[in-house]
Amino acid sequence: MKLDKQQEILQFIQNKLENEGYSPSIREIAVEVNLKSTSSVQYHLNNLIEKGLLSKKANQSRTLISNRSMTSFKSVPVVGEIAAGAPLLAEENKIGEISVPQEKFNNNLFALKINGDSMIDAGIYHEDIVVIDKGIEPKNGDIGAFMINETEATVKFLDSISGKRYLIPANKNYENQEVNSNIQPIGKVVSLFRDI
Amino acid sequence: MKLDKQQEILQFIQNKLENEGYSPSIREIAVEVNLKSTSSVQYHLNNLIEKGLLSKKANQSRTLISNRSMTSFKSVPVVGEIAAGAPLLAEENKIGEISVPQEKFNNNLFALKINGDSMIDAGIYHEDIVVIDKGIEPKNGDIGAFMINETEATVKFLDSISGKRYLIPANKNYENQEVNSNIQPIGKVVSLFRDI
DNA sequence: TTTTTTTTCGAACATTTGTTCTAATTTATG
DNA sequence: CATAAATTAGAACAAATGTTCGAAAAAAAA
Repeated sequence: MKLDKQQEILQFIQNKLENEGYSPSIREIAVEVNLKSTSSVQYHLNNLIEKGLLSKKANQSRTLISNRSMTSFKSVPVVGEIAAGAPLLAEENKIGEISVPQEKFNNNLFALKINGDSMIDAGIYHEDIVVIDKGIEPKNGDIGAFMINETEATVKFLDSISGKRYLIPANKNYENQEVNSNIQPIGKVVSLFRDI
Repeated sequence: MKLDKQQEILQFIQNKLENEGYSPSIREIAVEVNLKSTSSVQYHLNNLIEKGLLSKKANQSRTLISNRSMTSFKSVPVVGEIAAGAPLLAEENKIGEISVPQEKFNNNLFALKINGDSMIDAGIYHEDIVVIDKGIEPKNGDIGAFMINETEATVKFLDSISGKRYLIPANKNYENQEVNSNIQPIGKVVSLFRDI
């Protein structure tokens, strides 16, 4: 069965973007999909653009962008042990990066590598990586990240018990910790990643 | 403090790639970093390429690729409910995609959305997404994905008990299930995603 | 300062590449 | 079949772009 020409072109562009990292030229497309004329390719490109499946800059080479997929992931830094004195997101604390879908991405995101099993009953394990949104202050019932004494980051439930606020681990072997001035909220935990 | 010229160029290329989705031209770089000659830019580009920080195709426009970051994530399909009769990875079963670091990527990867709480004691929750490597057959003690009666995919521990092999849930409310011809291994669970 | 190295400039050149227009060809439609 | 619409081709053009070479300028080293 002959594939639709536009589909074929779109597919080729997406593959090229994903595999090579840059857009094909019009003539490269022509060769790939067996069209002898660049204007035939233009014809289809214009259709694809009108359909909103593609975009490009006028008079600029290799600027085709498939509106689907592609740049749909952005990376956020992962921090581990907090180096004494260094700000949480300092380069020296950075141990890697993970990616999040672009729809969910914002500039307040970063990730933290979990150390210990104090949240194991919430399904958060040692060496899991949690993504934290600094733009969302954790509310009662939320899992949040908190800075303790400006030297240690921890992930806990936040909740009120008889009028006082506590950091609450999800593990009976650990104790609640009352929120005081040494404890600063960093943000809300929004997702989790684990290698098994 | 004046930023190193090469650093500045590399930074600009990475930004352009990340934000626009395509590489800048030599002349665009020249304007950005205040160099009057394209050959000055070439000079730095060659240095960056020798250092292995950049690559490009000869005689092709806008084919600069920053070897770090950027294309360092690839996406794998996520499947949810298995449509009756349809192969596991059929388009109709696909409910999305997630990204994995390129180093860990291979063509045997796909992801499965967890339905139910049968693995909750292993920290795998309802609606978590697990990444499965079809190229790795689950061994005793591993968490694997299995196809049951060719219509349902399930994630369980695999282990032997007194000579027989069982699919073992991580939840006391569920029963072990002896492996028979209706149960086919799909692959090993290698990582996990969760939205919180 | 003198010498060497690094960096920048300028200009010219060869290709690559996008664009446009008209006509031929194929495919769908009545 | 006749007509209209969609698709393809061809060619020519203009602009964007990478490349190269020699020399000037700036920075670093001696």
